[in-house]
Amino acid sequence: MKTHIVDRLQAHDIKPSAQRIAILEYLMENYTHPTADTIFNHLYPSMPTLSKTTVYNTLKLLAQQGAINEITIDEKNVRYDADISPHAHFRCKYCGSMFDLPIKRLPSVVTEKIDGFMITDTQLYYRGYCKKCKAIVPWLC
Amino acid sequence: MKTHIVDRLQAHDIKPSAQRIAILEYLMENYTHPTADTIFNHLYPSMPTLSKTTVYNTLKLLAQQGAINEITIDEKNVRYDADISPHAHFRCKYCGSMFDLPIKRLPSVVTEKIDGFMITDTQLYYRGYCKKCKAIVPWLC
DNA sequence: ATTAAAATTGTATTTATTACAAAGTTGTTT
DNA sequence: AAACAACTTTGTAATAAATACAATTTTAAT
Repeated sequence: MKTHIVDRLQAHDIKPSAQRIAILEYLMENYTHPTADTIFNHLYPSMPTLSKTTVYNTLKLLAQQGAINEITIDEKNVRYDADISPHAHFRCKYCGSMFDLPIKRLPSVVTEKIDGFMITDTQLYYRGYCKKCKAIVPWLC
Repeated sequence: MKTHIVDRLQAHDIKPSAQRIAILEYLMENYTHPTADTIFNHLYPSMPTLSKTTVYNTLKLLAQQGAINEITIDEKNVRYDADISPHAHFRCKYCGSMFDLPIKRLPSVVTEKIDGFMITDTQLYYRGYCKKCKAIVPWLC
């Protein structure tokens, strides 16, 4: 039943290992944009030999190979997203909650400036205040 | 001659002080997306009482008030940009160089999802390999 | 079974950023 | 001009994310 996870790893030239499968599986089942620390804390109980370094290494590898996305909308720590289809992110500056936002199409670059460049990753971030926080703290507006 | 800097501070409800003026002035004269540390190191020689905490505090205040933008394309540290007009950023994953990219128009959100939200900041990031690095390290492609 | 290569682990370190209390500055009121 | 409150800056200490690295374990190949 974990074949789709193994498949995804192999499709991105990553050899499957118990740790890599567990980490990617967590990301594919929890689209919550977790941090490395959060992932470690969730996996540790069922995988007590897991090391935080492995989590960091694996996430970096997965992102490098394009199997997952690095989200840097939160200036405190990097977050990870197994949804690599084009979409934007919103983050509330008051409560910190994050949402995926559908986008009609990926914004196109004015190509002259980056002719000959290779774009591997496009990220669209919206920051502001969510409905709830806007209501709670009206002085923000 | 520094009236435009003072004006910009006041336009964003920030009381001008020697430190605030120096920091915003540096950002308005150096569109290099510097880090807090870089700004501190450049200003320190001519302002030896300056403290790094002040640089951090001031940059946070300036960003909060919308006088400058926080750029989080570099997962290592936050960078700052006094150009608050709509534009995108590119960062080379090999050499770390950053470029501004003009955009035709700010990408529009699918509004249903964020109805009642307040968007204060939109950031569009492109990551990849610049022309130079693509040539030097062809195995990247 | 032996060995080489690759992956994981744990600890120690680095480094960006924040917390906080003390000191300094500014502007205002008498 | 002295007193005072409000605001700003400073320096040090603390926090916390991420990395370096050497040792150990696992995997794959001969």
